[in-house]
Amino acid sequence: MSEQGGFTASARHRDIPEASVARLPVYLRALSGLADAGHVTVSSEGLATAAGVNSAKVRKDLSHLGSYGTRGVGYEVDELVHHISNALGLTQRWSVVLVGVGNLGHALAGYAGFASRGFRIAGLVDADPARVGERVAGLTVRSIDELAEVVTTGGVSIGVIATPAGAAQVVCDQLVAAGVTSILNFAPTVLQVPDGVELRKVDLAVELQILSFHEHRKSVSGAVGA
Amino acid sequence: MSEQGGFTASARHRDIPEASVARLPVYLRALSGLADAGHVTVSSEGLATAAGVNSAKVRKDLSHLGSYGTRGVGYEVDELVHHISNALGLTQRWSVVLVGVGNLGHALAGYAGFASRGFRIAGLVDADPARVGERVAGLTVRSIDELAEVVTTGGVSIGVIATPAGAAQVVCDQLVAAGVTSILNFAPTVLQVPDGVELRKVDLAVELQILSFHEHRKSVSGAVGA
DNA sequence: GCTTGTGAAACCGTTCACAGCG
DNA sequence: CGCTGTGAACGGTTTCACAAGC
Repeated sequence: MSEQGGFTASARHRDIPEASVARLPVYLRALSGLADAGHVTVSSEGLATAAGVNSAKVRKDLSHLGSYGTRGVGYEVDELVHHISNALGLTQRWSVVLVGVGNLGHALAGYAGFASRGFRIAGLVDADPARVGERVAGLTVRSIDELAEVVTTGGVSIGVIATPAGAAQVVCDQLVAAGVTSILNFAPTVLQVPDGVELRKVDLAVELQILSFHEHRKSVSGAVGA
Repeated sequence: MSEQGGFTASARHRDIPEASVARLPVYLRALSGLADAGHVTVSSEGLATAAGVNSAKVRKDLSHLGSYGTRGVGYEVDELVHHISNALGLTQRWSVVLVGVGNLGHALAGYAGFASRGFRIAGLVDADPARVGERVAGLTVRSIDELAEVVTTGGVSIGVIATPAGAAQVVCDQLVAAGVTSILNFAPTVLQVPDGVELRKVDLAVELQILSFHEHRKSVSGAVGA
């Protein structure tokens, strides 16, 4: 396939800036809403409003996927959904293992958007022997000792950690050792991963503390002036 | 005191860049760990490692709070915790109302870090009459109709939305109308808020789709070269 | 000598504004 | 004429590199 041949379309993926990538899922959701409301096409302005951003951002973001708009008209909703899904790799079904089936783990396992967006829960595992065997969201909880097996036989590439903080790093290491290359961490702790493993985190306490900062700032400046 | 006296310390708050603010809670957590491990002082390098960032970032971030380090030595752990807590407004106890007591709401209500970090759940409310009256995490679930009262009498400034997507915007509007000025949204939908209301969101589907992008990218480029 | 605190440089992301095109 | 796609300007963030100071 010569030096640059054979991946005209795929090659684009490499150049989408991280900030744009983070917004594409939001556009996807906004587009679902627009499609349900019967819209066939949408302008950057319309999509921007639905997604809670501004239209320049939408156009810049979409330009990274290619030129799929029509000047004077806008974007075709269905087509755009297709191109964004492509860019995000949502045309294939990714398998996920969820570690930690406590309160939060239960909630995550039961989350409908999991399956509806093309993610398959390949397994639920927990370190607590009392929980092993329990049925959650149609699956049987397995022992943490079987983690590697679940990952291998389930073709798992994404791990979700919903354990207590103290167990998270060990679990993380086990996931990486088993071959998982993307991890979503809900445990309130900082995790270390080797290069090449994508790590994202969701942290209630951090979010609340950021909001606290803004409340505090308002109350300080509000007490004086404007 | 003197020319601009009265808020020598507090005035700093206004100038902390958003990116720094988002990292301060992470430093706080890392510092707890270091304190538990018996460290009295820590260098920017040590804190950086514990927090998963680099040391230049730590120094820049901390410099926004003031000059609390000792050259040649580092920062005193306790003192730093104190200054960061101050900057984040964690010296006062913020009251939170949690709307939506489904699977996720249960998990959030039960989250220990809620209380331990100085946040008080002033009330749990739900729209489902079947859930009203239920005891969750030591609190009685109240009707959504009582939201405004909970906010007012509880001195609530932060609202957490854990409802289904369809209900989130209505709940959000009610929170804002009741006087809440910071909102943390767990519902998988884009919310609109007026200026002056701080909105943050946590979205499992978005996080998974971002990870999907990176997995996809790896599998595409991995198939060809390096 | 070792580490902070910080200007300066490099980088990235956002916004502007308009040429290009349906 | 309206809206996309995009260079160019701008602002914020990260990184560099070193002078200042314990």
